[in-house]
Amino acid sequence: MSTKSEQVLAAAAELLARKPGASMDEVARAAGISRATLHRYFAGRDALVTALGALGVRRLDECVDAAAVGEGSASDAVRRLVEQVMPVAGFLAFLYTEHQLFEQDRMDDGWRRVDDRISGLFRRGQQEGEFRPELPPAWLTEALYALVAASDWSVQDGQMAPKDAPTLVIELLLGGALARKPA
Amino acid sequence: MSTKSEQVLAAAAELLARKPGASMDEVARAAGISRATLHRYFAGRDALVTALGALGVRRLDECVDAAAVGEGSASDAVRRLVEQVMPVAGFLAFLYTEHQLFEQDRMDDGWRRVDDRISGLFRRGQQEGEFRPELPPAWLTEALYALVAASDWSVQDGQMAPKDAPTLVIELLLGGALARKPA
DNA sequence: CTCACATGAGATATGGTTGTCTCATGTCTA
DNA sequence: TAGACATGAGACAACCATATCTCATGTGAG
Repeated sequence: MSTKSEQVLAAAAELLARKPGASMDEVARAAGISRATLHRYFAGRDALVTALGALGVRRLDECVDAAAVGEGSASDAVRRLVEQVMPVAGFLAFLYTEHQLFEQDRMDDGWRRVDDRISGLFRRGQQEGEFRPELPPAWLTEALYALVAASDWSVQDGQMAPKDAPTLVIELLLGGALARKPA
Repeated sequence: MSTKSEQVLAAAAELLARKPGASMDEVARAAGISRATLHRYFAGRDALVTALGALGVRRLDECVDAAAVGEGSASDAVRRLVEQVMPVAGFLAFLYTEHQLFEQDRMDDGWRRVDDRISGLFRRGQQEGEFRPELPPAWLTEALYALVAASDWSVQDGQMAPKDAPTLVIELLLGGALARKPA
């Protein structure tokens, strides 16, 4: 019945992506179960958040897999990665801020792994001469997270059309604001 | 004695920039006053946050002033703006996440004003042919906030040298990850 | 000096969330 | 049918932060 707890987790992720401050009760309702049952699955809020973090790592890892970041040009790989990540942007944004709020280093293992994979993509782009070498891969990775989260907030604010979000993130991240010089 | 309440507000901003979840008691201590006195200045946490929001608008507005965004090339103006904004990045990041958490529209007036000023800068850059026209100014403004906040978090994580932060934000925002094609 | 006023420290009450428990109900299987 | 098991609903205490109040202290102005 591990499937059930994953369903609960998914529902929690979906809710918290929209309402980061939701209570355990709200999470339970959103998952279609009672608070008691939720507590049987996850000992407390900490346990829930930790499990959500692990889920986030898994989701993101799947995105990196699906994007096949090792294939083709690095810029195309980044494009594919962002496209893959957008559907989970809200959830990622939740974990992103949660990570800032609590400065502990738990579950660093998983995140470091994903971070390394994405950083590796940017590093490859630099080695192949496609990306600028003066921007650290770790910073580009952070920027990717930040822009994805920001675009999701813009979408939720109604200031950005959902269908435009991937392109706007990609174009800014890869190309920046400056027009390409004709030189 | 409005100066005093501003000092308290500044101290609160400084603390919350580093510790977003700080309690009223911690804020009071950080400001060098007691909880009771803090409560005399600001009726409650909501009032404090609201006042902090107003302070943030003021600070950011001063940054836009100091950057003289109307003068020189738009890209140089963006550079100056980011340089100006970096010292208050932590405070801005706090308000940035706070703004996501509570979805109300209070004090929108002030923010809209600042947003418009910054958006105007990007729009000018587009009209002068320096910036790419396909990225909405509002999105570039959001991205600026997001990248500034992200860089501050990286600095606090010890993953980025404080002195590098402005350059990394500027270079990514303006130039993106892609190397300039020699074509 | 004395009064007015601001402050600090502490006590208290309140609200909201959490963690834990019990009990009744539903469901599935032998 | 009987038993095992999971769940829902609710009660309950505990905790945390907040909000409010009182009282003693200190300081500055008159």
